[in-house]
Amino acid sequence: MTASEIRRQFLEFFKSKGHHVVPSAPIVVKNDPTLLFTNAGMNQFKDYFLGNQTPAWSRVADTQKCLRVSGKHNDLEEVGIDTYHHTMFEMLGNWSFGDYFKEEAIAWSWELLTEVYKLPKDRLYVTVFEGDKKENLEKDQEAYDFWKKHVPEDRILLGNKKDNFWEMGDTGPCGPCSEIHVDCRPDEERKLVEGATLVNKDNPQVIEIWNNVFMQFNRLKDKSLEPLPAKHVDTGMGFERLVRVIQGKFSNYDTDVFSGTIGYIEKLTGAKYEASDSKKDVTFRVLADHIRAICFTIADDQLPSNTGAGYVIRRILRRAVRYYFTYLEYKKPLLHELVPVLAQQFETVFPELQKQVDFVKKVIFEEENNFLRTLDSGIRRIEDIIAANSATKSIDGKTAFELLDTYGFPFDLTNLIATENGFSVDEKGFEAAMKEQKDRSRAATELDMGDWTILEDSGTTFVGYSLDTTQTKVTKYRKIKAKGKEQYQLVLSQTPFYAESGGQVGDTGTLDFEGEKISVTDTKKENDLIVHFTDKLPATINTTVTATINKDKRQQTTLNHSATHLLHAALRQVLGTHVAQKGSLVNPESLRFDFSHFAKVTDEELAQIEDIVNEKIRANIPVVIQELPKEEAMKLGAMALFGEKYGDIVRVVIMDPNYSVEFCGGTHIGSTGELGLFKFLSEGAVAAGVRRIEGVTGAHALAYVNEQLQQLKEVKAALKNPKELVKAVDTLIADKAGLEKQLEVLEQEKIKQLASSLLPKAEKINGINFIGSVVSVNSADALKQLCFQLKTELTDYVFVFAANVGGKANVAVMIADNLVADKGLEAPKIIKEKISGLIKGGGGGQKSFASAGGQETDKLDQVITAVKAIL
RNA sequence: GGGGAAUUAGCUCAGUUGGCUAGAGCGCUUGCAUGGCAUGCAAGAGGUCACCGGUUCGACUCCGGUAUUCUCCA
Repeated sequence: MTASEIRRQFLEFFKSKGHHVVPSAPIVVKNDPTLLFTNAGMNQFKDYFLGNQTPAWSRVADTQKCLRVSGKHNDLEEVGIDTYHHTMFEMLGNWSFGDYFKEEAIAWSWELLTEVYKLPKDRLYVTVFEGDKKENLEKDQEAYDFWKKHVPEDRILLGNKKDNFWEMGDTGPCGPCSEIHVDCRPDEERKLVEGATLVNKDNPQVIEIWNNVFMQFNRLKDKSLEPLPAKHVDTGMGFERLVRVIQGKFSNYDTDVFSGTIGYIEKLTGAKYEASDSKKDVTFRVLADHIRAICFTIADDQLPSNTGAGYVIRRILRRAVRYYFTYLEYKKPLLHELVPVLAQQFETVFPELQKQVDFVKKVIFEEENNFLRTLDSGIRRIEDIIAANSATKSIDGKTAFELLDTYGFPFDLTNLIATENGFSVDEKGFEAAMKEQKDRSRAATELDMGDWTILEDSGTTFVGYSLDTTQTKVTKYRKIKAKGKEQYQLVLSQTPFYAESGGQVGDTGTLDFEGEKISVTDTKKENDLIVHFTDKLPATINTTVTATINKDKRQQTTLNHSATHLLHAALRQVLGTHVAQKGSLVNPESLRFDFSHFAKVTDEELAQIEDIVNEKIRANIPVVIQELPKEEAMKLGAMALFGEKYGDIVRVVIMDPNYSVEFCGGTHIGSTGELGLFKFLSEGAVAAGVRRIEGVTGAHALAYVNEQLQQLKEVKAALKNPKELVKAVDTLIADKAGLEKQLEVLEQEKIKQLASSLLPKAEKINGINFIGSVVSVNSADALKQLCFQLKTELTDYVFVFAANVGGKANVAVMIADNLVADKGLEAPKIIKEKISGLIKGGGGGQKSFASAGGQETDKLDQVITAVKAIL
């Protein structure tokens, strides 16, 4: 059975049991400060379990893209070493939201594994929660009894709280769980050691494949448990592992989930994968694993960057490069070549990759190149370090850390290169420096989040599409403290405040607590909660509140948001439909739009795009907003964003059904004419394959145009209103360059003349050709020029020239090289001993040429005589 | 968000305690050599040393700020 059949069978099986199959949520998480990536199948259903939202279907099944590389589940450095850790993996799951419970979940999981997938029953074991006295929890007898119907009792094992009781967090829904384990050992081994003794014992061949969580309790703040009114089922089965078991492979990497990629790497590099523990084979596994994580996160709109989620992607990518660079001896970009293979493999499951295959490839290629450059310069740097420390034959921890911290050169490579050169590296010192940096960062981002004070247990409704003010109540609030600044977060039962989302900034405004006005500085989303930020709390919070937004600011923002839609459509019309939104910022002043496109947008294209947008504004198209089932919206040709999670009912913003139809939760104007005017401010690149356009609309656009015109007017006036302005400026610039050149020539000429007039004044003193003079020049550099001019004319010379330059004394001294050598004359010495004191200044330079400067301009003659005296 | 670094010719980079007439390689222009090419030889053009301010007699160099980029950590 192929991997895709296994996946299909899972989904079809649960479909036949009345489940609605939903697509995977994006792997990159938005609007949740506690999570960067989806790390479990249940993430997208969290709000259902918490009761913040009601599900549209009570039975759901899916395969979810997950990534575990940060936070609690950090497996990154394990991946590739063994045969079963992954960064990105698929989690198959079936859910019941207050519908079926233990009996069905248990029966179906058994049916699927043994009848559909035909796993031998005598290799399966199940575990059931044994109870916990301290928590006052009973054994999960129900689950035990339901399992008894399918499995002999000696295969039902009891597990402790750690393995068999699942909790979402410190508080919230939780419950016992029941795992299914499979024993993959060969028969001879199974005869020797009973499989039951190896369950949950970290044996790589006796592994858990499916966890069924039965949510039946709610954990309260005081740590006590209360029964949930609606009981849920939450299951998760690691897809890669399941495939391995069904296909009877020794390792996940031997299945057809990975073999395509591995085969292609073999083809590209000429190396062979032999499934061993060698560094080379670890590399194959690292590459096959990491390319999936990299591709799917980029396809879900997360570009590699130096912060947050983007930094995690960058690290995964760099780990992959590090491996092929060192162990496959492959010194050029490799990962990007694998993208099409993967895109094709997942075309029907996760089509977002195939749809953006060129874009993802380009991003990865640039990123690889970048890091290969970093490695290159790091290697040069480490070679210098090795040369400089040949005496001690060691690299200290601080230096190794600096290589990583400042130049991005990985420690393991430093270690490797050092060892190759017979050097040692102070690993302890390195670790210490690393710890110091981590501590510093943690301290700087310390966020003290208080507990919510709950006044009223109700959801929150957004009424801001139609109202700017409303009567409401505070349902909960808390205090947060970041960087020593205290702030409060308030949640209202209904609110006109738009929370930052889809690029549109959050509203500001005021909350009027029966006379006491508190201003709202920002509004943000936390999952589906709308959180209002304030600097203080009212004296009495438990009153009626009049919530009013800053209408003016919202209006300006709304204009820019609608303009963004017009722009997006125009971009696709002019540049092509490969243009996809990669980021958007909409605030009262301007709009910023990032999109995938591979070349600079030319001035002609920009003009064309701007024309289209303005044409649509003048056409005064009415903006139609509809809430529709997602399928219907898709039929209208609505543009959805990659990496955005949509519910079953979506909000669609239409500006002429033939022009712009977009999924959007933002605020919009009534008709496009309200925008008045649209103007570009700038166009540029932000990352590989991503361009950024900034623009203004409405009154801001007009102000911008007026400002430009005003500047133009002033320039014209300054140039005495020429007929052809551009030509006049060009001429002006060319003239200036010519004049500067001429001036330089004249200066040279002047110095030459000065030099030739000074030449006859040369005096012979003790065999030395001495010229000393106070001259009139206008820069210190001219004195220098004078010396260099004269040195070609004489031998055995000593020159001293002094000048008053802008009220300051400047002196230059030049001595022929042979005099320096033979007579021990040194220019800086003369300056320090004879000159700087006189002119109240300092000076220095080379032995044969030095310069000095000082305050005293009327002692210049004395400078000359003083030098002359020592010859 | 916190830390470390970088910014010098079209490109890749040197520039050692403040004073070297700011350099190298590649590229470019011109000339010469070779039957042609690869190439070799010679000459030349090209720099507001990112920007702004400060210290100093004097700043590519030291200090502060801004911008951009790289990099590590969270």
